[in-house]
Amino acid sequence: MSDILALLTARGMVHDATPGLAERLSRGPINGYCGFDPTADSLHVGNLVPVMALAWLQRAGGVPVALVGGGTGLIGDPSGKRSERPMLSAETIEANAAAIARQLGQFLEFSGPTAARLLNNAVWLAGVGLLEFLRDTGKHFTVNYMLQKDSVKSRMDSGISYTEFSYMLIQAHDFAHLYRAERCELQLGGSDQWGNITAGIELINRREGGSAHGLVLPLLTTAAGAKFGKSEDGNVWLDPARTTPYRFYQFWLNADDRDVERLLRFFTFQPLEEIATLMATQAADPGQRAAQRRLAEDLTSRVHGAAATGRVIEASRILFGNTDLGAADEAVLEVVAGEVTVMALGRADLAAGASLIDVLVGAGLAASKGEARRGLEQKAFAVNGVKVAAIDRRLGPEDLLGTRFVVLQKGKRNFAMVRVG
RNA sequence: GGUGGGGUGGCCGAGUGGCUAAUGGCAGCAGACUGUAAAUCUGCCGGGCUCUGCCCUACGUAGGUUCGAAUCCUACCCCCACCA
Repeated sequence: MSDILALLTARGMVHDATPGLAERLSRGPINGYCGFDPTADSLHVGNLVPVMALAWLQRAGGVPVALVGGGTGLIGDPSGKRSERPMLSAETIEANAAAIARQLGQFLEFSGPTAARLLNNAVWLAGVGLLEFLRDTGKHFTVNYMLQKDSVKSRMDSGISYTEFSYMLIQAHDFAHLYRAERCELQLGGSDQWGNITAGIELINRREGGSAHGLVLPLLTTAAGAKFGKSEDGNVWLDPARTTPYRFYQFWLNADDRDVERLLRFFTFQPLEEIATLMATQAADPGQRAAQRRLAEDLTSRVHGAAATGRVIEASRILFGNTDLGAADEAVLEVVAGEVTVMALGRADLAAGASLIDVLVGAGLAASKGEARRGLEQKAFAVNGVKVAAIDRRLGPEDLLGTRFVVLQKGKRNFAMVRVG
């Protein structure tokens, strides 16, 4: 079995690692941890890189520890942030941590000999007294050392509070704690975590007399130069209440050709040879987007399950295939309705003639009436697949497909439905 | 505490009394082309309406001067630099 460093390197997932790591891995699997910020009640696809790294670590024979920052979330990590962060209440963080834990279970194995561990640093941080902390942890760092860190340096002009300045010490304290309590010798993180990770290694070295290692993952950006993981509606979340399975699937399906191979290596467990084969198919006929389909299906089924994925693929096929919506039967429309935003409309309201502008806003395809109006002027909207030319278009019973649905579309790939009754 | 600089739309950043819902860039949306891709070109991009126009809201906060203020005055809040 290859070691974690070799595995991740082969997949292009290593941005940097501490020098001693390779040597340490030659002596056997390693336990490692990665911290997750509890600032939201769900992970988003950007968080998936370290999650996958932990999953690989487990496959390489180590125990993965997912650390939810219930304690550190109260402080706020300055890394990669240009301004001071709002502080969250303890209750919010606790609820968020619980939600994130459930999602991690889709990627990590929580049973068996290398069962994943899920810990919340609030458990041990809450009990640490200020004097104790300053004496046992603070004593091992000079301010000079701390000021050298990019996370601090980059904030010297815009300002950084003492609270955030202290953050790296808390994270170092966490690492030292896990080193002792869980025999965690490795910390994984995004490349912006390098400073915090090395501070932890430093502390373990000085206080525990031990040796620990760090590995940081690259920051993902798209070929188009944008931050990875954003869609038109902001972050792409794992929580179906925030990002529907349909949108989740569509996000991956719409991946840029130039990014898709990298995304397969990062976000799926597919062997590199299979990815190479897939990419050859892709190159032969890019229009089929075999690679994107595979990527989208793989991720969607892991996160939302096989049943949901099947429905989403079916809905996508109906909406983007050459299916004549007018000929589609009610059962098919029901499938689509399960995946896109549906606006309920009374039958009497429809009979009276509903303003399309109001319906578009109600169905979420336009943020405001003005936006709906402008979109109509630009021929951006379609009803049942037919572009709307009239700005004052109204919906009536004659627009129904079957007995109760109207399909609304903005642009090529944004769909919503009206359900009557 | 002192001195100086600064707080403008999702972000960056112009604008120093009317021509400013506010130049420009980024991000976003749409149209054309295509493959539900990229690149490119074009249009849109605070909200509402009875929409070639009208009405709200907006330039840190609260007042004031003025026919008229993002632009001037006062107080307050916040940020930065240097000094103490």
